[in-house]
Amino acid sequence: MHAVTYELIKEAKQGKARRGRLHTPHGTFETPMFMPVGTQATVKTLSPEELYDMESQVILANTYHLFLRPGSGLVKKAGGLHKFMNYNRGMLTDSGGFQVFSLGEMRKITEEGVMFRSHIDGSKQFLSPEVSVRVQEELGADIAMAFDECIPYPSDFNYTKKSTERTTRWAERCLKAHTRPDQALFGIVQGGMFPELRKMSAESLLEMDFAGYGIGGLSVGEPKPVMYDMLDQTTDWMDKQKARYLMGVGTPDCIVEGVNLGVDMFDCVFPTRVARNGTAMTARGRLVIRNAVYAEDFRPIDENCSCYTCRNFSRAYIRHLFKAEETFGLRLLSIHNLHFLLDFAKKIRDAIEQDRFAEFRKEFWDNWEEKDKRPENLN
RNA sequence: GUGGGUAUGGUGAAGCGGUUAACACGGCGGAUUGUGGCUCCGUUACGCGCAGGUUCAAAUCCUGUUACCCACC
Repeated sequence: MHAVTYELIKEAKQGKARRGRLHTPHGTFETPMFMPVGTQATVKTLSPEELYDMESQVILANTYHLFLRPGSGLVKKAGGLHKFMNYNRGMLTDSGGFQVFSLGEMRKITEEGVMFRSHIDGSKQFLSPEVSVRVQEELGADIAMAFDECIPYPSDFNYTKKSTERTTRWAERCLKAHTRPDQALFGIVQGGMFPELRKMSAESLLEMDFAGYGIGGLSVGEPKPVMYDMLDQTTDWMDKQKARYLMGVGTPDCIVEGVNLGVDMFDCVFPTRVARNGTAMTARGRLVIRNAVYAEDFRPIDENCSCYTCRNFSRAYIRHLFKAEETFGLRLLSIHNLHFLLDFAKKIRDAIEQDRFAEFRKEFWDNWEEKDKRPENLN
């Protein structure tokens, strides 16, 4: 029995959307879900209480960053990540694989693992399936992710195949190294933009009996239709009784389409990152709060939003905070954006429950301003 | 009052006779998808205090004028 299990509650009549529950050592959570990102053991600018208020469920932390600073040994001494950062709901740690490949200037990939230089002090570091699992066990999140290579886009077939096969071997080693009974381990499907490699990756990982599965290597620069196609090809080969987590994806349009293709979990830095750059998310699209048109706009970001920010502050005020570089602005927009996405996921869950997800999806695209991203199969 | 100096966009300033007046900040847009509050991209002076003059050519040279700064009475 895995420490984290997925309970399938309901499937949509058309499309592959599904309503489920994730049972974890820190509670049961509703899917489809959006998971706020708290890379360095904090969702930037927000307190745990503020996250609870917006009904945040599972949040992410990052192995690469915490491994380099403050070190997993210290977190272990503190009593684990939950205690260390005082967040008592679900938690997931990324394996560090992605960062090694995206942040690492000099890195050397071998069968054994990856040698790389720390972005903090330039020191030489080594991460492998065994090291990543050990670090993640010390961090102690409910869900740990297998150490994988996120293949850049574009990559040719031969490299993708070689890398995907290695990621599969690394997955096996992660499973073998994993010992903590109160923590689940998720495998990660790779395969780049090649359907047959996606299938190969999914099938071989399926045999290993992970608690759930991440879908990696998507949203790395490929066109949206390609991503949706790959996602479609990937979920077809996955176990219906286990959670599917589309890694690093989390704009509203991608979430709707991801859910429609059978995804249960999403995470993304997008809402919190763009918040810090002055962009608010709405059901229509982005609202760049620092634009001059909002200088004297005393309405809230969204009239219909119930978040703390929208209940109390105007666009003009938030714009002023950004212009004056006051940190409260970062917080207000982070609160709004996270609230928006968590609420968005809730609306999706309700729609699936009430058998109207197809309608929800259609309505979403009718309101969405980026019409060019509209999928073709939306009758 | 006398002598000297400086006047270039929102700001700090380059340019010292000859391509479309550098560069930085700011402003205005945009990007941002397993997080560096980072970063990246585009745009932003039909004009060089004002008025004349010299020259094929003037922000650059000359004259006058105005403002400010420094020194001395």
